[in-house]
Amino acid sequence: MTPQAIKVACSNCNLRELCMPMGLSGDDLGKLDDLVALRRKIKRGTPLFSNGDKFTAFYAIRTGFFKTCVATEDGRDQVTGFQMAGEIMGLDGIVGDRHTCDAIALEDAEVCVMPYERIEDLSREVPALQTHVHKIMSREIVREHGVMLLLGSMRAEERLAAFLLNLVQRLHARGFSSSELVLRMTREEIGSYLGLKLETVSRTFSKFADDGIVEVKQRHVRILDTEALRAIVNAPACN
Amino acid sequence: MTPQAIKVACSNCNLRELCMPMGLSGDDLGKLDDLVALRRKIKRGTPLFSNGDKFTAFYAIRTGFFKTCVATEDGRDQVTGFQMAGEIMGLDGIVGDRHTCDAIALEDAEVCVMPYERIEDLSREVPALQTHVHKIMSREIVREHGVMLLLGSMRAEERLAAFLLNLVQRLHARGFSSSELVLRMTREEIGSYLGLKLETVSRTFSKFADDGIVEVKQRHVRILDTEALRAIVNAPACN
DNA sequence: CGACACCTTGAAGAGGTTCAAGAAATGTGG
DNA sequence: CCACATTTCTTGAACCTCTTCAAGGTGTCG
Repeated sequence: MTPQAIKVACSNCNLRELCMPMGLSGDDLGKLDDLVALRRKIKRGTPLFSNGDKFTAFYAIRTGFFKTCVATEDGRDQVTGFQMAGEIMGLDGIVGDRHTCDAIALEDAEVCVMPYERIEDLSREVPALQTHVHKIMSREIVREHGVMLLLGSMRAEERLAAFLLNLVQRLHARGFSSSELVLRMTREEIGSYLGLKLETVSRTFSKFADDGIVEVKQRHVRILDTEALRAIVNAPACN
Repeated sequence: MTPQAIKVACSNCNLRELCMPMGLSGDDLGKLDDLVALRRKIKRGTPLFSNGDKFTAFYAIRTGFFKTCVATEDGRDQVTGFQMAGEIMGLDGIVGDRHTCDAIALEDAEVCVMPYERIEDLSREVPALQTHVHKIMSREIVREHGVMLLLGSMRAEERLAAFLLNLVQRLHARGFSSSELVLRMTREEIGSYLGLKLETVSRTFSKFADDGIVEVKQRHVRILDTEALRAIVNAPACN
């Protein structure tokens, strides 16, 4: 758990187009180099932060893959999202000064630690950063609206199709294939995120495979017919 | 649609303990008085803003009651929240410069219009406001986590119980009864929010009434046994 | 190589939906 | 102020999707 004391500059990070410095340039980008206090490595299966932890910083993912989840006292558990390189975690902690969810690495990962105080200070100096921080939080709110739509009004096939399309789209934006992906999470975690049981997720994968829409070998998924997936998402009652 | 050109001060608003100025005092509170550009009245059933509208401002509810909802091209619809006095709407619009949901008044309402540019400018001057804006957005993210938990892992009775408890708790914080309330929304809107059909909402109300937990007369609800509702929310598999 | 975690598939069951009809409330116009 | 239209709410019955329970298969890691 000893944090790596490596300090690095956002200005020459290859994720800057996706991450915190997005939209900044020149001078402003230089000012941002103080934002990242350090980097931290997280082993697969371990938490970056947990429910109840004191909130101190935002975390930008450099490498690896995370899930965030909330839990109730009575043991219920809900995955609220999956995060990949360039995405920001920890926004939940501001309001109550403590984190209200767990962020768990699904593979060995490395994050940039951006102390919240520095973000506030720098935001006042750099209006573009101020706006960007607001956009990051607004984007998270809009993303969650989408999840609520999914959980509140879609059936199992629609949910899984939407999930796959969202994943490949984000992976594609990071230079990966838009038709092939390796799932970093279990069927149970997918199910928790989608409000389904793991058996239903498995069955729905099998159905998609039978229909020739995807090839599934455990966690390796190849999308054969993206349009079919889109049609499933956009075809509600009428089927 | 002509906005009312009445200008008023946050510093002597009776909602300041719930709303934007929360936590500010003295000088800072005075600076905030420029934040509200004007007030606007919204007739019942009409939108404050709609999906696709240009984003220009946050809105603080002075009086009345709203729902926010997102929709898909194929006509699916999801209520993402119900908002009451002191709560802030419009956060979804920052990221894409346009609103991505509809905010519709469920009764005649009045809102304070706080132009986003002024919020940004003032936030740089008043660190307490900067923090507060972040907290408002963070609170919305945490709230949505709770809704995801509800939609993803609760059964109908648990959802409705959680919904009622949340509503009375918020009403109570505004000086209303913690056992009696008037629903401002239809069964269908409740159902959309909770991921249920309106018939299920109605049936579940009836069941609660049969069990002596609530009295329901149309939109008038009296909670007879708050503890029973809490028990329903916190009793998952084991029943 | 063996233990463990993860995934798949089947069969039965439950919770929620759908379809339908009627009752109650609300709003409108004469 | 009343009659009528419309919206909203309730309840029943059949159906369907997803869950639950169970067993076996596959992959992975020490």
